[in-house]
Amino acid sequence: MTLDVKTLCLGVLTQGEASGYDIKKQFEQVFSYFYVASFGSIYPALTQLAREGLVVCREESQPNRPDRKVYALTEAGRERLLATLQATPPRHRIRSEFYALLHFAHLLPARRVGELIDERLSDVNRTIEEIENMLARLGAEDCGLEPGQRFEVELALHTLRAHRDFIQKNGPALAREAQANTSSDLQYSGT
Amino acid sequence: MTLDVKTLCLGVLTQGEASGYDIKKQFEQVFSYFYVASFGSIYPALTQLAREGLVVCREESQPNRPDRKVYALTEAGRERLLATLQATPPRHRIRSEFYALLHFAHLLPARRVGELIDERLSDVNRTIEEIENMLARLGAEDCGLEPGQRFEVELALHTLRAHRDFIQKNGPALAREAQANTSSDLQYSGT
DNA sequence: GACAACATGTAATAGGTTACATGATTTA
DNA sequence: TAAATCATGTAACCTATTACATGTTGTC
Repeated sequence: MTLDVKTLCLGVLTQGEASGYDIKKQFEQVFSYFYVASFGSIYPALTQLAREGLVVCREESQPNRPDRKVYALTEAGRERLLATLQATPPRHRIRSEFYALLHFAHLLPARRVGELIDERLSDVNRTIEEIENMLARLGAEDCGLEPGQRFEVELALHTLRAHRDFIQKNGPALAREAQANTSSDLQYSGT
Repeated sequence: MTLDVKTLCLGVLTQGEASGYDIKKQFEQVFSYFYVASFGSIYPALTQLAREGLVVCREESQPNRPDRKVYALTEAGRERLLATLQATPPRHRIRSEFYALLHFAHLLPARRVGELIDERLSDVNRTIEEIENMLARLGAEDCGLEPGQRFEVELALHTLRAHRDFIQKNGPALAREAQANTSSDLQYSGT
């Protein structure tokens, strides 16, 4: 079984009512480094959850703003969430173009390899910063994290930093090596 | 742009001819920790690549074995592969039920949290071992890795070990904390 | 006698993404 | 006046998974 957008929506709603728009923001701010979801999947998910009686919807009109549909978890929804969380195996998959490109780096011009390293490095740094900012924000607002959430975030930070440190230490050597290869054989006709 | 099965198949074929069955094994042995693909995607991919003239197919009958279709990269296929590798941004996404479950650990019974930690730990250890075995196998056969591949594998190992070490060090405390929570409130009626 | 490895393929289904459509208000 | 934020939704598409169908040989 895989955790789908519907289940994650139920999860977000345990923290209180929210609109589809709100939930999207939660996904971006809280789940983004291990789960992505777009409006195109969130809105249909909420519609379906409402049809199944797992959430209820209340329409709210606001001055100078579009109407919003605010969803709240029902008891059935809470039960379904718990049952799903119980039954879901803790998988952890990576889909990485970065690793794949490294695997075929010898087919690429040296400059490209250097760029890949740099781009990955700035991506990782951005992710790390985002998580640190989230922690700072939560600290300031004093809305404490649950122990599991603290563990989750610290594990992610620890892992990401190790990933970054390795690239920072060994990336430049790889780029140089690629440079040496490229200039000495014919696979790339640059210059 | 995303690296799809078709492109990865072209990549595998740069190392020489292979059947769909061979390619599946390569995926399992080499890509498994950052990319998964099943027969249901590999066979159609090869058919399509052949239609596009990016690979050629030769049917080979074997004694006491089913026939195999052996595919080889064409010049057009090699060019297409290089162009795709040039144009593909080095993304790196994680889809993790494990992180998601941690995020909602406070809704789960303590035992379950402990199991999640243990299961993740043995998964990571298995992955690490597989990579180490692959390295040992390659070392024995003396078919050296390209520099990019060595970097890729070492980065993966380094990252996975950091991930594992954090869980090993802090996981037990989380399980204990969950235990304390569960026994003092009503969210779980076990025992 | 059952299961794993060898070998290929299809069809139904799942689970998303992207782009589009709509439209007000605030900010630069 | 251009762009961002707020706000919802649909339709076309993509990509891959799962399960099924088929059959032999070798191993436990």
